[in-house]
Amino acid sequence: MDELDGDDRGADAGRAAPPSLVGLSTYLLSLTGKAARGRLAERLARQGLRLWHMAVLAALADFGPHAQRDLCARLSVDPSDMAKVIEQLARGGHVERTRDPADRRRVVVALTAEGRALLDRLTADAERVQDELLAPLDARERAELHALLVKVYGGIGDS
Amino acid sequence: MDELDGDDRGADAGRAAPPSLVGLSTYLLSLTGKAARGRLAERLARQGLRLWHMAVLAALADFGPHAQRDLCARLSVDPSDMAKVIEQLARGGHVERTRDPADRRRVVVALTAEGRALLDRLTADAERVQDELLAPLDARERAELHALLVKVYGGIGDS
DNA sequence: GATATTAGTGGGTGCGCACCCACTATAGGG
DNA sequence: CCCTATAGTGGGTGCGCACCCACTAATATC
Repeated sequence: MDELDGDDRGADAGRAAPPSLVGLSTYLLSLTGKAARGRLAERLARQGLRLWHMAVLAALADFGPHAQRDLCARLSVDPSDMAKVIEQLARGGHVERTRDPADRRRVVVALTAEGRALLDRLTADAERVQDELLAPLDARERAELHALLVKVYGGIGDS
Repeated sequence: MDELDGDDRGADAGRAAPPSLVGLSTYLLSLTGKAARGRLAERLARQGLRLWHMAVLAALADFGPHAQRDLCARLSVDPSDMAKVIEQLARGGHVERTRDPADRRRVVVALTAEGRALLDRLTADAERVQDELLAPLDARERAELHALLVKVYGGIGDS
């Protein structure tokens, strides 16, 4: 408790992160996640987009046209926010909005060819971020990490 | 394009996340990280704290007293923001600020006994979050995940 | 001793995200 | 027909985070 080693400490102590944090998976997950999110968001921002735009495009690509309300449910987004995302994608010609003739309250959102092309570009971006971020890992480790993340992700919803 | 299967789609299609996103480690990392961060932040918030408070406590616990400026460097925080974090921790009696007699511009920040106790509590919180979040993984998988995250984390700084 | 430099502080800004409310249009039930 | 519920929209709010600037106090330089 008294400082027997007081002198040589201050010099370079500088860079290392606190081990008691690095020992916590929670913390590492939070940090690496933040890095992933940040880098991806940055690339999206270059095209005036945010993560939700990509998520919406992906949902449409994977599951086909959605009523806007269903998109909200699927992605757990506030309807109001979803409206803004869709609006922007529509302005860019990446999705098409049509009134559902069966229930004219509903707006059916569908991916356009341009939208799909955009999604492909964004996916490529995400893969580049991945290469960057997972550079310290070899292919097998990346696969392992991915598998583990899928498991964790699967458990997230059911709290 | 025509809806041969139109009827059974709308019904439940609801919940699943877009596979083309789940296929991206970047995305999973971002999501799980967000979950980790969110849950941890929520627990910290109950005590009026944020992640930086915990990081500062941990840094002090691991490396001993710091000049405020060195804390900033270590944790990559803006000095101005650090001042606020320290101020709050000091008000709570979790750190002690003393002027460095050698250079009276510097403020040396040291952990108090209460601070260490607080850190212990926060760490326990983090571990609880971890148990919650990593519930789908067994012990071996958790260890693997942790090791992979450490690797990834190690590569983050050097862009 | 005047001047530049550094440590800490207070205040303010902009962004992203999540959330909420009010409003319109359509649909359905009595 | 009236009344309630639902889909989408526009606008606004609060929070956290990161960043930046102006200011004071204490050094260091000449």
